[in-house]
Amino acid sequence: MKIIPQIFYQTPTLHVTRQLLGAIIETTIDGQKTSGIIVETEAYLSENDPACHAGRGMTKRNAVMFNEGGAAYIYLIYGLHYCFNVVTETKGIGCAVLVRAIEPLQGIEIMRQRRKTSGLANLTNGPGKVCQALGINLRHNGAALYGRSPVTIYQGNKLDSAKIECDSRIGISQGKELPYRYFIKIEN
DNA sequence: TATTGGATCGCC
DNA sequence: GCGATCCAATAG
Repeated sequence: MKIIPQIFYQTPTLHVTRQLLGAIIETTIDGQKTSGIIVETEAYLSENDPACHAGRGMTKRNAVMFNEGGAAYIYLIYGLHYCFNVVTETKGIGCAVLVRAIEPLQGIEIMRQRRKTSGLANLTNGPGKVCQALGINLRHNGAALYGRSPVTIYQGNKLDSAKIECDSRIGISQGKELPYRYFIKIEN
């Protein structure tokens, strides 16, 4: 498998959001390898996007959003869940892509243990669940995704563009009308 | 300085 | 529908 190079993350954010569908995210934590295919993403833009953390300047929490594209931006939401994002654009911009859901590939038993569930359907179908299953936490904030790192993203198989849908984002109160959520359509 | 709401999840 | 309970924006 080929690691996605850093230059990819510096292409326009909505392009990255769309192109990350089908890519493979893999973590190696305490010698345990887990991975999955990215099936749902959301863009958060620095311009004209009231839901973006970076929209009103840098804080301690969002500082890595202003790094060069290709870094992991991880934050704690509601005091108890982590969200995993990929930083995009060039240094100082402040855009990112949230990974909302993956389809489990490797290490499914490890993911079940981390998630404390025996199910498969509810293993990685939400941003907090993805982080818990992959073992991602604040230690990985700022990590490079294109090199030797506990979190790496690989190119996936090419997707049929007819299978990709786009609509409004989930769980936000501002910027609801923006069509920045991309996902792979479920087959009948 | 105190309060409120948030890119969520699991259980009631 | 509600509670868990950290971070940061607002004075709700």
